[in-house]
Amino acid sequence: MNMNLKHSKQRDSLFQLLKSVKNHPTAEWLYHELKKDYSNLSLATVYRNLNVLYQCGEIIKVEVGDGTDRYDATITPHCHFICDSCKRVIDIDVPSAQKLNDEANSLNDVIVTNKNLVFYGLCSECK
Amino acid sequence: MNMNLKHSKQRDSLFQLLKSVKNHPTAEWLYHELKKDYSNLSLATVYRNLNVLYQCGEIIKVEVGDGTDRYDATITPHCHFICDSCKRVIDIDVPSAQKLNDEANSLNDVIVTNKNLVFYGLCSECK
DNA sequence: AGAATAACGATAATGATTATCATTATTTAA
DNA sequence: TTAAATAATGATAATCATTATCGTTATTCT
Repeated sequence: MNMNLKHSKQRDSLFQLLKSVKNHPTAEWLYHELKKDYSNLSLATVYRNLNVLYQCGEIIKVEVGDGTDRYDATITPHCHFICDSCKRVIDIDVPSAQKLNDEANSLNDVIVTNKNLVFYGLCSECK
Repeated sequence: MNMNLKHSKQRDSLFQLLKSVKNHPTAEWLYHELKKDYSNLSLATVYRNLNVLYQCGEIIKVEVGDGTDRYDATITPHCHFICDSCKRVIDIDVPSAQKLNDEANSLNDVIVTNKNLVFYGLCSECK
């Protein structure tokens, strides 16, 4: 893939914003936030730049199961928890999840390079 | 939810078909297979019945990350592996994944009832 | 058998995301 | 420093998987 990028305020601000929040937002949410500073921002620009950042490995996508993608600037391996009630997405701590790739590799005839681990249930406020 | 179901050949055949295959198919794939027996089958019927079976807990949905949902009649807890190259979805064996819910529960202020664990990499044929 | 209603097929609608395209901003190099 | 090259933008149309609608058909219940 050709990574011949130019700078853009929109992309920088998008990345900054995503790094500053902890709530795994949708493209739409990011769009409305950024719209405050860039009144003529286009939703297409948000999607475009999210994909650019994703392909650069700067951010990850989180599938929630409701049809929308969530985005996350925390790229160190971690798991997510989705509340069945309020649909909030939070990071949770599950240390032994680190070892799963090795185990999956040694017990199956595949090469595992990555994983996605999502838990479901009730968050502290909904339980 | 009101589970006042009536029998239908289409739904029975769909469920039979899904139980008979190991390749986590899309709605579209199931539709084309069933079309061989029900020449005037509608795609809407496939989606409708997949949702009915899903809500009855007879099947599960698997998110692959390519925008399409996959369906699986194996409802006992198990993990999936998605090949980055050929996109095939296969079941893999990762025993210690069983313990993750308990660990997630004890280390975080949430109630975990479910999880979804997907690995990515190269399958035996693509590696 | 007849009423009640779930399921059907056909197809329009939805909604998130992507593609297109003319214009603008950033970078490069003379 | 300016002009050419081209990446990024905003606006909007297109895509594509899935869901909703609606008139008709099949199943179930009495």
